[in-house]
Amino acid sequence: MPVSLDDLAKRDFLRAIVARDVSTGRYGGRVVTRFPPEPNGYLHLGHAKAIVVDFGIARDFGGICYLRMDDTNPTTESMEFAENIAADVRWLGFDYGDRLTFASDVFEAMYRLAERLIEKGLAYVDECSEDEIRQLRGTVTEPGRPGPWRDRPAAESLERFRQMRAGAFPNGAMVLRGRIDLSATNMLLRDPILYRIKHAHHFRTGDDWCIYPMYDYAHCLEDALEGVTHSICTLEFDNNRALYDWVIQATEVVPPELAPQQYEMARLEVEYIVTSKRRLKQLVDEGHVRGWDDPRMPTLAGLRRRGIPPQALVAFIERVGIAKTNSRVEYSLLEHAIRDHLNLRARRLMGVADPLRVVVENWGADEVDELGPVPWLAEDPSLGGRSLRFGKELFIAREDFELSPPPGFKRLVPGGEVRLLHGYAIRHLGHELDGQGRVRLLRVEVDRSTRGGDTGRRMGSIQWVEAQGAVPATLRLYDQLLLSPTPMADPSGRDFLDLINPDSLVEQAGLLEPAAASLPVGQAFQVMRTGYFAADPDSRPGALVLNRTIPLKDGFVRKEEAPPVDPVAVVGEDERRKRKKRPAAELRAEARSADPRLAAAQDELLAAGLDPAEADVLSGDHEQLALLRAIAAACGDLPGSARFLTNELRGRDVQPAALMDKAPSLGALLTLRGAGTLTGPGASRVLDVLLAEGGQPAEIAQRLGLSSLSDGALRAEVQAVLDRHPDELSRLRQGEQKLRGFFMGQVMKATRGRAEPQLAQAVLDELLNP
RNA sequence: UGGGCCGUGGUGUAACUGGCAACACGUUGGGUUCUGGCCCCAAAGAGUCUAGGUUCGAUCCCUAGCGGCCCAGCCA
Repeated sequence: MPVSLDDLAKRDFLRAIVARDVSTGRYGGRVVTRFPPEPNGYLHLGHAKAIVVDFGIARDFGGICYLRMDDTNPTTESMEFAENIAADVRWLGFDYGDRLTFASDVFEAMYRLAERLIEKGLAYVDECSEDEIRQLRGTVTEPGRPGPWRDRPAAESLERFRQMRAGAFPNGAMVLRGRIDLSATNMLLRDPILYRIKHAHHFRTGDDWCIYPMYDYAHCLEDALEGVTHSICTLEFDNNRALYDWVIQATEVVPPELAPQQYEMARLEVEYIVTSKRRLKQLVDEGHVRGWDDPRMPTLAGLRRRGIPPQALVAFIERVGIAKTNSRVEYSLLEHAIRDHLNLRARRLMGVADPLRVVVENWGADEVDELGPVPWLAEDPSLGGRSLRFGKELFIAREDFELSPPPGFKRLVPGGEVRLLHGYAIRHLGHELDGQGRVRLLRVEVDRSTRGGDTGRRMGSIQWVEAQGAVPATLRLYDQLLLSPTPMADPSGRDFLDLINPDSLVEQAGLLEPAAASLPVGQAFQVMRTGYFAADPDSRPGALVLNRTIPLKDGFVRKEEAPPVDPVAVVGEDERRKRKKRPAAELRAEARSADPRLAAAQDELLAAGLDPAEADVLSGDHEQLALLRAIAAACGDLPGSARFLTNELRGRDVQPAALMDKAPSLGALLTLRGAGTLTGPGASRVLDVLLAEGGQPAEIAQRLGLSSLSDGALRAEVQAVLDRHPDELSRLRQGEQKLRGFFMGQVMKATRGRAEPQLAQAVLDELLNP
């Protein structure tokens, strides 16, 4: 059964918007999104969120999503990048079908629209230098100034633009600019550059073009031309939205009702992870990692090589959610998603890192025991199993034997006993040390009655491999590449390169059970009690290389364990200059000092006994003041009107000027309320209707049936509410006082504005405490 | 010294039209166990950035303040 629009709308604010548009028939009910990477690098975890959101929303609403390469800057882009990106998207599990497109597909259309813009006088060719343009643009606090080319004739601009396209000028000689507003507070609207000259070879269009569109001009047109309806990007593009809308409207590329709409969401940031193309490139170029697909890299290629299943990434992203708050997710949530996915499906096998030789004293030198079959995954027998080989010489993990065990240690200790998983219980008889005092060999005896690991009593369990059939493997154990949860802004002030973990990759020799050699490649598996692993492409026959995707959670807490992270000194507190917004209060004060009539009004309101805050707000401009006077005139209650205006009307997002003709009705409403004819909530309902449709308050009240409830009727309603919620009632009687509000709410809802709150409260109290 | 966006447990996201501040991760304790994993049970942890206001009732509406992020590329 498909999920309803309502359910979809509850998932996040973007789906709420799309659901609303679908249900109101906007765009004819179509939903078209796009994931628009620039093919100049590798996709990373941050992109994964965009993919999940863009493709996910299209899928949920039965729409489509384009994979569109935003290839508007030929100097940095390549087909190789584009192909890798497409492969990464597919790997994540999203099917773009035949909807792989390129911005360069529509270069011609964009060019023609630019000519139209020039003809309409909305764009011009500016021959200022880059520096001059910067100078003339002004700053965030000073407006820009027009340059000498801004008002040149359209025909001249058009001719120049055509010459630009024809290759008549060198790079940087001139640009095409939109003519918008040089004094706009939004810097992007100060005559943005639309086209620049770039004599460069483009990986798709070759040398067809020597002018290329800028992002702000190109992106919205690509969207519009593809029929995109909802164009989702990250928060920092918020300022660009005005320009996005301007270009679409100015070029008339599509009729207004088909204009795509841009929405912004927070980008995904995760502790210990940097997602910045520049920084990642730096890590690769300077040799801090072994390449873009190094398993320590947050690139999709790296995560894939590490063995992280794409479904886990998707689950992680869905768990994080979508909002507009800049945030940083804990690394543990990512880890949880990975373990959660792998736990249900990864085959278990046995292997030991840093092997320690074990000789079974009471076992024949040539005696071999085939154990099993042991299921690959106890929870899923359909996966089948394999047999294990037991012999005189074994290996266990060095960490599973302790000469001086910490309290609570459940593995092998001198004289102690432990279970070899699916094998036998063994007892420590003795051990040999090497020159450095390190254990080099263990002597044990088996308890033959415990074959198959069935010991009949509880004891610690460890994994093991039999020496003859053991498969050697190189284990690559990974840890955080960067040591700070906020590598780009570490409190210590250190640069992220100084935060690189020297132990982010540790290689260990390991031994695996024989069946490991025949495991399908690319198969994620768990080495029991150790972690999840996946074979690395570096593997050769007979020389297995395994990446540890993630260790298992370790519930064992050693008592002597100290906090591992050194507390980094907090230095260099940013001497941050504080920028204050121009307060609205200041503007009102200014208005009053410039206009004596407003000042007089404020005095008048104060004299009438208004709250000073209200008097201030209401005397800031004439429109509001006029409305106040009109309402007060209609009902004869100035303070009441003031309160009503500040608290009811301002909350409903209406313009004072638009309300002037309704002032008499509003006054009448206040009168009804004052006389007790209408209850507070009833008045509120009338107000809603009044604002939406107009009309006379008394008539509306009558139509809505808002006559006040009689005492008896109210009592009956309250009793009915109590009867309807026996569970809550008993909880309340047991002392959950907050349920008073719940019952009050139910009563108010049931009476739909016909009950006076104080009265209802009194009745409720009475019935609750007889 | 302009404009825009955003402030809810340690973290991330919810909370219908103003009506029991919820879910997940994490943490702690316990249980179970042939993986110190998984699973099960329980607990602690925010009164919603602050201060006022409206209201029977405010995370939600109003006012003021505080804090964070983005914008002055011929990058996207």
